[in-house]
Amino acid sequence: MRPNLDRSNAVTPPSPPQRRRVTVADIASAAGVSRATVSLVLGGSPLVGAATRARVEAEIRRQGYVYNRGAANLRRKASTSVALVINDLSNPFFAEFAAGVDEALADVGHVMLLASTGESVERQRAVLASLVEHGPAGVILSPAEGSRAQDVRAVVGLHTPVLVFNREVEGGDWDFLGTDNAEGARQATAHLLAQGHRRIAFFGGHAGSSSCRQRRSGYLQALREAGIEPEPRWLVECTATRLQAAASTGALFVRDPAPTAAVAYNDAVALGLMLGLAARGILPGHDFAVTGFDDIPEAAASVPTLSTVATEPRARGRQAATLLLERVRAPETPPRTLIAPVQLVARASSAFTAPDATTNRTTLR
Amino acid sequence: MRPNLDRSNAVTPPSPPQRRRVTVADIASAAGVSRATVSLVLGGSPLVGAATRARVEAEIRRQGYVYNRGAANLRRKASTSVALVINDLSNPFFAEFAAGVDEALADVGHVMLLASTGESVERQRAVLASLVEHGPAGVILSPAEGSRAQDVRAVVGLHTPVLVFNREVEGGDWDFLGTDNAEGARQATAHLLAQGHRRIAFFGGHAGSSSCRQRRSGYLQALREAGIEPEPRWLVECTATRLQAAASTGALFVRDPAPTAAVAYNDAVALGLMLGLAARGILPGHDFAVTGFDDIPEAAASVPTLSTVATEPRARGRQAATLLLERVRAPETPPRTLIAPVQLVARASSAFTAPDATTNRTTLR
DNA sequence: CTGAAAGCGCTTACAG
DNA sequence: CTGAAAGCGCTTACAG
Repeated sequence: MRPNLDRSNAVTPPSPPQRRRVTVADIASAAGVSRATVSLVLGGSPLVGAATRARVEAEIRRQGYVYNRGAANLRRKASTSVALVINDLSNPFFAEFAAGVDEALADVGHVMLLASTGESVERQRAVLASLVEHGPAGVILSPAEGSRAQDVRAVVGLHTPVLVFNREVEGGDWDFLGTDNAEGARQATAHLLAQGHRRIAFFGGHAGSSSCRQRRSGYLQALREAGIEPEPRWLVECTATRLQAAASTGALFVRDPAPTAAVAYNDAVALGLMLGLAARGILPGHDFAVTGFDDIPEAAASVPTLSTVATEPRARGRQAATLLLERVRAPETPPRTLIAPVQLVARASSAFTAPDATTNRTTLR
Repeated sequence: MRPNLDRSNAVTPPSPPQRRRVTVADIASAAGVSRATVSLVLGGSPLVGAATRARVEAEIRRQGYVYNRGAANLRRKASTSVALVINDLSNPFFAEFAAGVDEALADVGHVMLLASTGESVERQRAVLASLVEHGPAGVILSPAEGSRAQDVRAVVGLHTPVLVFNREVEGGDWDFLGTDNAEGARQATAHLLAQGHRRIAFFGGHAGSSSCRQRRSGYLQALREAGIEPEPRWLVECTATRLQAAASTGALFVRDPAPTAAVAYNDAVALGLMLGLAARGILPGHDFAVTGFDDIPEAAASVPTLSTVATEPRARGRQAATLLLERVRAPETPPRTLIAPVQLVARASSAFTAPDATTNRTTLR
C-alpha cells in the first residue's frame, strides 16, 4: 500500500483567506509592547507586570483576537489534538465510545479529530492519512475488519502513537484496549445454565471476526464446564444488525428439540432476535431466554428489557483517551494490552426458569 | 462573557516532542533537490520533471514522510478542517447528524473537529474557544439551550463563519439550517385526524424550547383547521427522554374523556409513551395512536413500529457541511436561512381507525 | 524545470 | 520586566 503522495487537493480547493486575521503583532503594536510580551501574557507568564498585562488583555478583547494554536504548536513542536477513527457513528456503541473520548480530551484541553471508515479498509487508509497530516498527538483506531498492521503503520508514520481499540490487529507495535469478550459470553451462558437451560444457542456475528470468535469460545467453555456438548446447529451466523437477526431467527427452530435460550452476539442482534421470536408467537423472556452484549441504552428500555453484558463504551472511550495521552508522554515504554472487565446485567429477557430439560419439547415454528 | 485569555495550558501540558519528524528538507537533501521542488512534487505540480518527481516520491516513501498540513495551512492561510459542536453524541439524532457532516467533509478532504456541550452554555463556550483556536474553516453549531448570539460571536471571533443548526439563536448574523417543525407536527396531527381521532394530545417537550413551540403550533393549527378546539390538558410537558415520557403517561388519563391519540414531541418521547401505555394495559397502535418525530432507526424496529416525522439527520448533516463550505468560499453573501422539509412516515403505531368520537369512552386507567 | 528567499503566526532563549 | 532575533514546516512569487 503506497502512501498518498498527492497534496494537490484535487477534490476541493482549501478555503480562501477571510477578512484579515488579528495576530499578536496587532495586539503588540496597539498595546505598545513587543510580540514577545503579548505571547507571555497569553501564556500566563508571571514575568509580565500587572499594568502591562491589563493593557494587553484589554487590547485582545477589543480586537477580538483569536489565538492561533496551530502556529503555536508548530513552533513548540507540540500537539493539542487527538484523532479518533471508528467504524460508524450511527452505531450507538461507537457513538458512546466517541462521547467518552471527547469527555476525557475536553478535560485536558485537547480537541478531537473524528472520522469514520464504514468498516472499509480503503476508507480507513484515506481517513488516517488525512487525519495524521493534521498532526494529532496520537490516534485512537477502532480498526475496520481486515486491517493490517503494516498498512496502518505506513500511512500513520512512525511519529504518531496509535492505540487500537476493540479489535486486535496482528503484528502492531501499539497499545491495545479490548473487552473481555470470552468472559462476557461465559457469564451470559452460565447465567442461562443457572436458570436450567440446557439447549443454548449462540446467535449472530460472523466467525471471521475476532470478537465473535472470542465470545463463542466463552460460550463453548461455559457449556463444556456444565458437561454439555454443544451442537453445531446451535451456532447461528448472521450479520450484526437487528434486521438480519430478525430474519435469521428461523434457523434456531429447524429441528426439534430446539434451543430454549440464546446468547446473542450483541444487543442489536438480541433485539432483532426478540422481534423474530415475537413474530413466531414465541414470547422472549417467557418462552425463550435471550441475552445480549454491550448494554446499549435501548437494552434497558426494550420490551422485555434485555439481559446483557455491559461493556461500558463511554468509560472505554475515556480510558482509551487517557491511555493514549500517557503513551504520548512516554513514547518509549513497551506497548500495553488492556482487557477491560465486563459485567452481566440480568433483566427480564432471561428472567424465567427453563422447563425441565427432559420433558421440554418446544415444538414451535 | 469574556474570552478566555489564558493560554497557559493549565490543565495539562501539550505533548512533548516525539522522535524527530521527517520534513521536506530531509526529502530534498536526500533526493538532491531543493525544498521548493519537493513542495511542488507534493502539490502535484506539472512543473517538475518525471525523473525528479520519481526520485522525490521514492524518497518520501523510504523515509515515511508525513505531510504537515498545519504548517502548509499556516503558510497558505487556508484551512482543511471544520468544527462541529453538538449537544450529545449519545443522542442518535445528533450522532446521525455528525455522521452526515463527516461524510460530506471526507468527500472534500476536510477533517472534522468534534466536541459536545451536554446542553451547557458554559461548556459550549469553552469548547468553541478551544476548537476555534485550531483554525477550522468554519463552525457548525447545534446550540445549547440558552445560547446568546453575542456570547457565541465573542468566543468564535469575526474570522470564522458559523452555521447554526436545529435551534435558532436570536440576533446571529450567520446561516441557519432548521427543520420544518410546525409542518411536521401539522402532518402528524392531520394523519391522526384522518383516522377519525378527535381528542389528540401533544405529548412531551418543554414550551421553553423553540422546537417544541413550533411543533405545538403546527399541531394546534391542524386541530383548528379541523374545527377542533384544543383542550389545555391535552398539552402534556415532559423532558424529552424515554424514561420521563413513560413516567408522565398518566397525565393523559386524569379525566374522561381521555385523548385517543397523541402527537409526541419526538421519537424518544413516543417510545416512552408507548411503554407507559403498555404498562397501563393500553395497546399502542390498537387502543391508542401515537406519532413521533425524527424517525430514529429504532422507530422502524419498535413494537409496534412507530409512525413518525422523518427529519433525516444524516442528510441534514451533509447539507450543513455543504452550506458551511459555500459560506467559507463566499464570506460576504448575506446570511441564509434554510428550513428542511419533513415527511410523515405512517407505521403501525397509528394504524387504526379511531372509535366513533361520540360513543368512544375510553375509561382507561 | 529548479533554487534562494521571504513569510504564515507563534515561542523562546538571549540580552539588556 | 521587555525587545530583537531565530526558527517551527511549509509555499510561493521571483530569478535563472
